[in-house]
Amino acid sequence: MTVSTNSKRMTRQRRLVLEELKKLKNHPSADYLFGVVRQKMPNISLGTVYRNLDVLVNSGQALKLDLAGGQCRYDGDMSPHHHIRCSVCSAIDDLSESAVAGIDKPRVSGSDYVVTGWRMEFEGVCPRCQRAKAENPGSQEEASHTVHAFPNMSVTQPESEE
Amino acid sequence: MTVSTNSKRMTRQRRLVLEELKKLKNHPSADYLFGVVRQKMPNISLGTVYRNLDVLVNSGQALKLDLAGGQCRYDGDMSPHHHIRCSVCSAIDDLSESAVAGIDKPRVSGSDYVVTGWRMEFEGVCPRCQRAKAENPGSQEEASHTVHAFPNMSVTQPESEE
DNA sequence: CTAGTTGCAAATGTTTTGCATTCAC
DNA sequence: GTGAATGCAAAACATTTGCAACTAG
Repeated sequence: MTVSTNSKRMTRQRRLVLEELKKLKNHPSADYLFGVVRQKMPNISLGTVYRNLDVLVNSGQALKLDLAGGQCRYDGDMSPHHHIRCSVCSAIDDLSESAVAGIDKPRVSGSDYVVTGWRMEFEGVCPRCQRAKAENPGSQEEASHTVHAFPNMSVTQPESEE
Repeated sequence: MTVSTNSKRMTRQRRLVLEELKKLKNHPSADYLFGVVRQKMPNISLGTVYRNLDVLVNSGQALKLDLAGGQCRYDGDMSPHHHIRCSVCSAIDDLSESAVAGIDKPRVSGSDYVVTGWRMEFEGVCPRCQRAKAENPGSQEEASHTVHAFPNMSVTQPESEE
């Protein structure tokens, strides 16, 4: 389970994984990133990518986004921001903190847990999939049922803000 | 993929899965629930439990909690509340809405996504694991690095009970 | 009857791990 | 030189699915 000492060697593989992750802005999965780094280092293995991502995350240089949808995604951008996931194509995009109203630093009281953190994620339909749906209304929706729905937010509101 | 017609039969298996889930208060995984229902119906299969949980979720009778930690958990309690997950033992407990300050209905503006929902989860250490750690400080922490940490929230507010 | 459902097992997809070899320090 | 890191492939998991047999309505 994860490395914990701090005697880390900077191998070529590790440097490459780190560099490419920082470059990518699409919150890649380990597998996607594997595909990218493989172009520059064809012999690197998927296990190595996973191991190095783990090192990155545990040393505070990247974020592991354990969002809905099975696969974990990674983010090289450590500045505070939220994420929104397209329920159709699983794209993940950033949501600046100022774009979200109604969320302060949550504070928990009256629990016998020692609260150490929280995680939040938004779900929606990205512009590409909105367009695709408009042109091809037959394709079935995903409506994951694992989120709090916005009750009266009709799924037909291109961008006007409420 | 999931079922989509509405001609559902109430089989013995389905009824049992539903009943037992409603009874359990510990947000069981499919596998755990499988173990429970198997005591009353030894021949039921895990696939059937998954399929019926899916039916339950899609018909609005249960919640699928796709939280951190790989395994999905299910909740038969549909009343609005938050969840907190123990980072040590993965227990999931309820957090009443009134226990959480700082969270309104979040509202998103300035995104080109059509926002349909959000998901939120707290992380902490449950009372049992707090006690275990106090007695055995050697055991390693999990500190999942996949959440927003509470910066200056000291790990000290036992409130003990249970 | 008959279409939805089940049990079983095999398949899937993601992530982890064991191990001999290699390499960074 | 030595322990950390790699490549590879197998293992470990959670979940899904194909299919023949079964059953609720």
